[in-house]
Amino acid sequence: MSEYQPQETEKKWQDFWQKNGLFKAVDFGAKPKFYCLDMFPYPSGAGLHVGHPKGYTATDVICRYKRMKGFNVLHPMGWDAFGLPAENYAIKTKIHPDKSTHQNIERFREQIKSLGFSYDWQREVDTSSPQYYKWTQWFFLFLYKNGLAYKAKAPVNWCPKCQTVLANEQAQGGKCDRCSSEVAQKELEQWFFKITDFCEELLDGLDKIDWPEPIKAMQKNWIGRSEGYEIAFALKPGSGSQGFGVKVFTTRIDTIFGCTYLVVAPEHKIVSELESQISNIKQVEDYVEAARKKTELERQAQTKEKTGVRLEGITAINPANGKEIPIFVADYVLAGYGTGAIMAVPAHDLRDFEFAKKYGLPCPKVILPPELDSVLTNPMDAAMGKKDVVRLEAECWEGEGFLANSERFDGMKSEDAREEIGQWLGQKGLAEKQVNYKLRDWLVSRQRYWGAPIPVIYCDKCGQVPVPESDLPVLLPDDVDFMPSGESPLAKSKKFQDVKCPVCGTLARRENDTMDTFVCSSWYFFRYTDPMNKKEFAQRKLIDYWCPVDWYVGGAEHAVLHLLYARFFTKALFRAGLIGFDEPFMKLRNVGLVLAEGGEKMSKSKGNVINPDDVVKEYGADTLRCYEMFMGPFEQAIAWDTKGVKGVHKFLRRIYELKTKVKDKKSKMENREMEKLLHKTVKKVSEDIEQMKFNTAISSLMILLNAMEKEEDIALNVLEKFFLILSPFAPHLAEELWSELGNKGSVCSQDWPQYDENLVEDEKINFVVQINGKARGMIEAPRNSEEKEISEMAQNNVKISGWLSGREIKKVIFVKNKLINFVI
RNA sequence: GCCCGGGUGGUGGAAUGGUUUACACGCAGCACUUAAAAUGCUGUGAGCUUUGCUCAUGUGGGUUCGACUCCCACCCCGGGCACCA
Repeated sequence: MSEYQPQETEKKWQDFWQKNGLFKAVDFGAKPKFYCLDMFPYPSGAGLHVGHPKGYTATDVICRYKRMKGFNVLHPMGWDAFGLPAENYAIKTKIHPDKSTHQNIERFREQIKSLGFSYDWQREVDTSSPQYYKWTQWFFLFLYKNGLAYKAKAPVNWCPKCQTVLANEQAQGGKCDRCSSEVAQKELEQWFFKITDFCEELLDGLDKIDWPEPIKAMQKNWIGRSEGYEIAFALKPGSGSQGFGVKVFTTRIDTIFGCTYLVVAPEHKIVSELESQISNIKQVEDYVEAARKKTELERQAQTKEKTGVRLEGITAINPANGKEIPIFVADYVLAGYGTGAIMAVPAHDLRDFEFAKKYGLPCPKVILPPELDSVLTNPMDAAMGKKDVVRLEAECWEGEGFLANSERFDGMKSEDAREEIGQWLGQKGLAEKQVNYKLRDWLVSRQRYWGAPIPVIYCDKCGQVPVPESDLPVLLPDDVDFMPSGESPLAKSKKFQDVKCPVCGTLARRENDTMDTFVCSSWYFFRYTDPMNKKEFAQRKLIDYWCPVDWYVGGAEHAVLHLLYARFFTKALFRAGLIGFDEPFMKLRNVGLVLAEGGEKMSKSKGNVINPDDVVKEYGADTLRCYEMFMGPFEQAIAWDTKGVKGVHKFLRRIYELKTKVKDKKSKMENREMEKLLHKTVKKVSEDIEQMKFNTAISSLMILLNAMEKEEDIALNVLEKFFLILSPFAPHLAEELWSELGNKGSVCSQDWPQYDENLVEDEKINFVVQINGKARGMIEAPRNSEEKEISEMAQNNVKISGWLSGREIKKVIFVKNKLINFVI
């Protein structure tokens, strides 16, 4: 008897699949299409992490299953190859990023191939290749021509360590996404993509896609829609300030009678425009200057005490009650949101309340909490410290309620008052309904080398000129000094800079910045449908055939990055009429992290990294695949357990040894119990794959194996079907055993076994007998037995009758094919 | 502070209103062996007065004939957001 030695046979089957083109996606194939996508990896120098194969195995199981179910499957893989680490590595070692990246790709490809995934390798893409980034540049021009790419001077996030600007999404919490350095604010002229043109579509589209709710919530939150009013506060007439007003945005116009001052952001234009009216202008300018110097993090630190300076010499008029109110400049108000100015209602906004308390500003209450009555009449509630009471005591109530001190609106519900006051001020031309979003335009310029150059030329005569499509790609030069200087390394390449203006032909210069790597990954899923196309990023007909992606699997860390940007690109193409759908990924599932043995994150510095190569070498690819599917629920983070790997390996070895149990190659299924178990397992595995419940799919395979091992002789067709349903998880072993049974061809090309629903259901049921809801025994009876029969059998049972003796049965609950419960 | 997840044996987990702990790991005993490893078999939630009973799914209440599952309150762990007016 030969032993299970996967290392010797796995390569053979991988070559076999490759040679026979078994995983080739057929363009315009007649079978229903199924596009299943992994988030393509960044080919880092560290090589493949065991987390990668977890997601890749899951999609591979799904794809292999779908092929056997008769689908034309597109399952591609590629490389998200541009990015900072390669460039930083070049700075350190002087090895060109192109070289190190391609070495890394080679290694990744080899590692991934060793795991036997059913990718169509003819569709591999590499975002750093000119054939690919030509089309990344085409997308830039496409957006530019549609008014969705523009250059503008704006305050931007600057990472001092990476020496580049960053998108808001990449500077969350004021820290660089890449290196965690605190980002600074800089006023720079940069390229932006107008993602804010799609706020509504990006929000509404979430309702029609099958994505994890937390991811949807994060996108919703990031887009940050809020409905309110823009209100004009006039300044009190004085010399020079006529006609000047301050516009504020508020979601709580119902509280306007409680507005006792205005606050503007330090960047607000009022400071410069009314310079001559502000008597303490020096003090104000100092404050503004100090605020400008603070980092995002410092300004956003909520815990810090609020600061501000009053604009002496000017006041505003509250349009609701005509009262004169002061104006402050304070950095707790953000310039980039709404109008950069707010109406402060200290009694009903905690932030305003803190500020008012510090500067001794009046704090009149204009909303009474709905619980006020019960609080007043029920002192017990107050004593028990109900939340609302606490808020009342704190003199700041942010919730809804009934209006007070609001003239004719007194007693009105907050909700109604918003409508009424809005209309009232609206009629006077002082307020207007307004929807605001938190989402900002996507800053795509990077002052770095290893990315796709932005295809724009600056000409002294013609100004900003997009590179003509026929001149694409704008190639990255190779004569570049990588040492970061805050200016793009491309600026230092003479070869790159020498360019004539495409319009007038005079000497001009190129844009030096490259694009954010997230631009490359915003459209790669289109490229897979037509990866060799030299005329278009992909042929419309092929996109129509394959897209959108049916099932997408990857990490949750891209919630508001890649996943938002890719949706934006898709919507921009849709709006321009270039594609017929506006959501790229119909179904998304997140893969849970693979943690180190102790439950910590794997990291080089902790020395707890598991290398997939070592696992493959010791146990084989099938063991790694099955282990990662078996370790627990797919979307959950679970620690690596070497003992568990051994257990799974043992499972595969026992399967391998099953073949000795086929005594007669012609034997047909005779064992009724075995046949039933097989059908149950086929059903369970099929359903579990569809729901990504891989761990229980494998456990049901284990149950079937355990049962088969107890048999002396196993019928050939039982074994064959077992190998077929095993094949998505352990494809090499399944192929090996399939061929050893004398079959020609590949398991991959077989039909997925059907199951018979009649065989799945047991003929005999163990009915649970309960007394007062407690299980007291069990009786076996035929399926679909009636209550009367079961009740009699139960009462005749010695054990049960003991419990029932001398008691009156008050009620009987009978659940068909499940249980009977006597209430006594 | 707000919004999501989650809390079940020694461990990963299974069960989504009906026998809690499937499957696997670990552990214990036995077999094989000079021995060990490997392998196989058996056992394995806790407690007790052990043919059996009681208790146990973070805590406390509730709904129900019956609750890990549904409802209310709280505690703990993980993740996300965070001066967005």
